[in-house]
Amino acid sequence: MHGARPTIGDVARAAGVTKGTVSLAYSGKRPVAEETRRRVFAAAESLRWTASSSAQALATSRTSTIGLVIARRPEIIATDTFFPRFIAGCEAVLAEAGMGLMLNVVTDEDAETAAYERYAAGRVDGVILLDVKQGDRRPDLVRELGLTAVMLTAEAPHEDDPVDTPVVYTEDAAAVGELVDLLVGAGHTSIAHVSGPLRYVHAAARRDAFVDAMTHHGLRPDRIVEGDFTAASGRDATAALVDRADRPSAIVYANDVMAIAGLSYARSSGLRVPEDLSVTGFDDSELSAHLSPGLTSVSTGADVRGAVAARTLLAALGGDARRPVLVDGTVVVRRGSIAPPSRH
Amino acid sequence: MHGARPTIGDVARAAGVTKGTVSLAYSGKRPVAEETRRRVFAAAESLRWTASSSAQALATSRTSTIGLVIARRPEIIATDTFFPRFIAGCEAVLAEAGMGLMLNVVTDEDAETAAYERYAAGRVDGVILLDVKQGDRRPDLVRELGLTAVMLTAEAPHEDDPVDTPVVYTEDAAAVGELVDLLVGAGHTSIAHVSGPLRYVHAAARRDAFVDAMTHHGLRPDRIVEGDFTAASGRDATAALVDRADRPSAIVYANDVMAIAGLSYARSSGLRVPEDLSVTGFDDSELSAHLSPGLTSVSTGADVRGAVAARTLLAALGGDARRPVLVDGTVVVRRGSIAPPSRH
DNA sequence: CTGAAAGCGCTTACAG
DNA sequence: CTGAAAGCGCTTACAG
Repeated sequence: MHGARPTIGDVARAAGVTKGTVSLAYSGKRPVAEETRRRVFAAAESLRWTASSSAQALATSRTSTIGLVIARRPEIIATDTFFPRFIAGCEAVLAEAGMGLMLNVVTDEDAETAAYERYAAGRVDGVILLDVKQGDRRPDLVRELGLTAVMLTAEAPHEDDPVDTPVVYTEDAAAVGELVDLLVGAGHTSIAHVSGPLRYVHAAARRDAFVDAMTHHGLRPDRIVEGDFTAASGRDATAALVDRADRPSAIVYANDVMAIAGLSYARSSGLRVPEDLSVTGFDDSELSAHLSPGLTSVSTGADVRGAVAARTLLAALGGDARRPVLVDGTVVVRRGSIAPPSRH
Repeated sequence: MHGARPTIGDVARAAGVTKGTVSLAYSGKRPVAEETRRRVFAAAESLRWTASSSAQALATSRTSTIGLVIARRPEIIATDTFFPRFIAGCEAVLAEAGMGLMLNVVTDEDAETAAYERYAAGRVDGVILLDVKQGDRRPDLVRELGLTAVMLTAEAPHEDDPVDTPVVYTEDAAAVGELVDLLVGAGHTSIAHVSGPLRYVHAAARRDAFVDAMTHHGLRPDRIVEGDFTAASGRDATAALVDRADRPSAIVYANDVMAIAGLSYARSSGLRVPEDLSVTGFDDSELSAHLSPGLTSVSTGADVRGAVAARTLLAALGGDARRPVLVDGTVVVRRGSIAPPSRH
């Protein structure tokens, strides 16, 4: 059973046709007589043949796989529920299209570049760019390497951005605005923000949205602490914000994990949540929905974004370059972590 | 810059040698004169050549990539911090060996089988089998397909298991025993267990270990609720256990997420943690370390397991079939979620 | 130590 | 609609 896998030649011989005909019967790129088609399929099935993907890749210079490199520290990847959900979403559309997903987790920039270079050596047809940074050089890099790419961002591309790589985006700003509205509506005036690493455009976009929303309400958006999406940073940022006389009455966190850690810290230092401190998260992890009280958060459809990104990339590979596509699943999920501020 | 990637022929021509020599210079499989070696490298560098992996794959019938299929519902993948940490660990050793990782996320068994079949069509050289189930058919399947495999389990293989696929295992039983010891030592006698899905051998192993440890202490291990690793199931199981007169004074959860959700539920229903209810988790997520109080859990070195699994698979691919290898990083991490039981 | 050539398993013009 | 053959870009015996 091992060893000698059947080749297209074996199938051709068994079916009494040439290799070309077998190929055509499977690809459908040219008509094949119904009768011989049947013979070919029967032969292939009885030999349990499936085309060798390396041979196909060499002949077509298409690998039928796309690449994804994640450049974050393992703790963060483990902590952030975005990645697995995003990947699951990709997979759903890739599997359907018979494509594979090659994944690379890297920790420094050299390794990142190396990963893309390996990709370009005929390992993948295209890539999805996540965690876009200010002045990100990856769009240029992948273009130079001849890889088609799509990138995921958290705001609509600016008119003047000369983005020649397709963009899939969410509008996080609106959701952050809604969160602030909710808080202000409940009576809060002293609201802080714990952001993600501001070198990421999505983290900066959420921070900017926070500033805008506060300003819009005539409030001072001057309490912003930069976190890094880990629980540790959420706790530390919360401590910095809350262990002082003029503590805020509400905190808007840039992700759920930081919010949960912060909430836990606040409680342990004697504050009631939400009575003394209201909190909101971002990205709506499963845990947040099953805490008591639940964490008000914003669901950004990580899986949907994965699916759309994959679909957009497939289209781009097919030569169909699209205008930026908006993923419209961003919605605020209200749970019990907001209350009117207590006097203190 | 696009289009015509240089081939080994271009390099050979530029260096004034044959393609065979270029190949040999890079692979080192046969000696090449220092002088011509230099010429070859110089030519390759100036042409920015790297070997096409599909051509290499076809010529050697080695793809230099390994496959991993994860067969869980997306919510669970997103919730469980094991997978990303495991993958990061794999990556570290794969990258070093110039290998790639192909990932598939599937939701039903047909898709799972299909994924392995695609793998076998020359997409990967070997696979890592996770989440082994009782009577798991994947070892047979992959063997039939001619894929080398290694599988990850949570207990030493039995003598009589005719395992011809290499095994990498942890000894979760000892850690569970330690947890129970800790609880019993603190004075608990009424201890419950919220398990993972018992069709998984790792979940069953933890459950069995719980039963054994309780029995060892002369306690009745009769309160076991089966969860599914999600926060939702952790909360529901906790409710079932705690909303009654004879509630346990401590709960041993099979993972951290269930423990955190359970803890939160218990608190919201008026119990103090740990004073009224002690809890322990499993797998030591980053969040658990930064909660207040922290969650006592067991670190099982997901990343180390990933690294060891990858290394073992590479060895197996090299023809080096090993005896089962124990990953010895399982250690109980004591934090503040255990206290002596309060009278009630 | 190096060259010339066959072969890996497909796809795709080119004829008919 | 189908056959015969070249080609994709490597590696690896086989000679020398």
